[in-house]
Amino acid sequence: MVGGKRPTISDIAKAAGVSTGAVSYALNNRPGVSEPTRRRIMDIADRLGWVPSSAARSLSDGRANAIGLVVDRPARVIGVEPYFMQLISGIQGALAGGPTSLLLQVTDNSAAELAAYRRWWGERRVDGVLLVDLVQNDPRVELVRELRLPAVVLGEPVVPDLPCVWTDDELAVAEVLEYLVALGHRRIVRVAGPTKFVHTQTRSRAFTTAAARLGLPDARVVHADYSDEAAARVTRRVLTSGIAPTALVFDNDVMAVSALGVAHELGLTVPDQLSLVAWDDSALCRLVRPALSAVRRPIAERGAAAVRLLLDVINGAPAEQVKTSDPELVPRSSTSHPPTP
Amino acid sequence: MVGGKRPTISDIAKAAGVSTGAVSYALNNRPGVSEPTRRRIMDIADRLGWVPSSAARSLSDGRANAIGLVVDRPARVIGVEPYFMQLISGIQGALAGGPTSLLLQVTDNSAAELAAYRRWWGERRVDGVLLVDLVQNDPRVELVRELRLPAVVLGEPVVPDLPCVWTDDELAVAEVLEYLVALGHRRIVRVAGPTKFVHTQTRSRAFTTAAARLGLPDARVVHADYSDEAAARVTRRVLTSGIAPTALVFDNDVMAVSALGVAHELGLTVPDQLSLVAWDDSALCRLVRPALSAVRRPIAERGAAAVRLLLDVINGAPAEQVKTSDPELVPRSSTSHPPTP
DNA sequence: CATAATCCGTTAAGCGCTTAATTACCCTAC
DNA sequence: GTAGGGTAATTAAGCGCTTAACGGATTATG
Repeated sequence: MVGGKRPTISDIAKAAGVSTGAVSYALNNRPGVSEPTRRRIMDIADRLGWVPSSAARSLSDGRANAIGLVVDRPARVIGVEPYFMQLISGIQGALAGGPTSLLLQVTDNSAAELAAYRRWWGERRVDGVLLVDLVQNDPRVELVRELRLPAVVLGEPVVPDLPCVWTDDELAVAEVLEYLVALGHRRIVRVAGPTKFVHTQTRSRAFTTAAARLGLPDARVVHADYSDEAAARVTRRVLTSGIAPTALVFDNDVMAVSALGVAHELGLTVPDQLSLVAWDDSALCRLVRPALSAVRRPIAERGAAAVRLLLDVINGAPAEQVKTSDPELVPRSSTSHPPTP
Repeated sequence: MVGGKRPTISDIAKAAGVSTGAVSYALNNRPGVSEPTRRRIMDIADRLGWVPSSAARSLSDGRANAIGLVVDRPARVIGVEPYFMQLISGIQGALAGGPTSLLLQVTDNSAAELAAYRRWWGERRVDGVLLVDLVQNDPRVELVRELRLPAVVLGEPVVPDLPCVWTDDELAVAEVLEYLVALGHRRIVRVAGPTKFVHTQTRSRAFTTAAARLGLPDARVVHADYSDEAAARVTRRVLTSGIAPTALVFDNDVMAVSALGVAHELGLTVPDQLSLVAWDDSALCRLVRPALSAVRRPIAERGAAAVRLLLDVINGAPAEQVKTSDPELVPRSSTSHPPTP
């Protein structure tokens, strides 16, 4: 176990006085060696501190024992948003103990993302990939299909034959709206992420539908890009032009926090004069004053479920579409009755 | 390029009517093939969409073309703190374009971290690793030395022969204290991270030294664990027992934000009655009201520099100790004169 | 003109592991 | 006594690539 020299199966074979084939069978728990021999080999193996060379194994069985994740968001956004770190935590949880590792890439343009998948595939570096932030007609879908690269989408089932892990956001959207309406709000605006994302569209559709059902003609959707700057700009505009809404629902936590600042700047007290709801609960929401009411989604659970599904798919399982537990609204101090005019 | 079948050098060799050896030489830009042949081979190679199999290459040249990073912080902390995502951004920046990938592992205990390094080494999965959050007598130092695993420390040079990338925190600590003293503060408390971390000790030492130099007998250090909960608890205690300080300096952004909440809860206005300084500037600091004065450190730059250094070390370069650009104090609205009693 | 040096290319071994095919041996059955 | 059937091992091929060693052809050297 001392520096530099890593034992190989032939070292073990030599020490045990058997062939390397026997060692391989023994170490992989397959028939072909007697129980005593197997024990002896395994003892020697871990006395020597043997660990299989992933390269050799990959080369021979075609498995990389790694999965890939590419996150394509500009650096300035990715830093603040706790979402990805939570996701990664969940992923790691499901990976822990197993032989599979996570390859991570952060890019800031979608071409680089495609290139990354293509390269990983070509290099046989990954057995499969996770796809986040699907957009309309996402080129990645075609790519993984063309490459026959096992992939799991983190998001709602848009492509019939692609496995995915999704959360029922529509439900949560409706719940939030009903909650706000119950508090007395009638003018509600949703500050969404970029239109291109499938999940943005899903939520916006659900928002519009629920608003119609609840009879809210003034409900509408405006767009920002998840960053605090854009959110501030949009919020400022929404609150100062025309008939201001009494409640805002955001597509992430950062934008909601940013809006809190804007409200303060405009002299509006939250929640007395303006109610705010964040999407994706995080410590961020708890930290600010007033603490933000938020929709908590099982992010880590999603990551873990996606990994499990991906590993299954890699092993030939059919393309399931897994639903996580439902999001829940966590009311805090940023929501209340609208001001009585 | 269509599904499933990846071309190998022998496909190229066949198409070009040469041996695989020639193809290898051509593709690797080494002497041994004529210029026309090289061109022909390369043309065929990228017409076929050839990408080298990392497993095969690793097996034959012993290079994994990957570096590893293990982050050992509890999930609840890692989510909020933008630090790691920024670090990862920097790392990816330096890796982009090259053949090297990043293997990431998130654990919540140091034994698992050691095991991860050991496994990666055994599997020959990484050519080197990045070490963050060094502690006193860190077992990882001994481990990488024992394994002869190339490693770069992200932090100040504690071990003479270990390459590292560090930022002059002592300078920043002094600058912050001088700034606060210039504003008129005399009673200043530093809310630090866990004592075990080397960087905590460095900053605390610098704090004590600078405080002595500036003649501040009441300056002291208390500890929390980077989480908002612990920070809230500690801050509450500091502000309510004995002679309360007029300024607090925190070891990360999350704790400072948390303290903002506590101040609010205690009816203390920031910055009029209490000044706060965060360590590690982030969008978080800009987002809250009042916006937090913070020490901005070049985190992404650190990550990038560490990667470059690590790649050099892997290629046999000597163990340099690289210093990044200096941190800078970004004054915002959370610092002001102390209240006049 | 023989000999050496140079260039371009092939051959083959080897990296560490898996696995189908094969051999060797012991038991039981007829 | 031999055929049949396990079981426990070995052998060897192969995964895709690199690279030292080698060989033939062309060109320079004395």
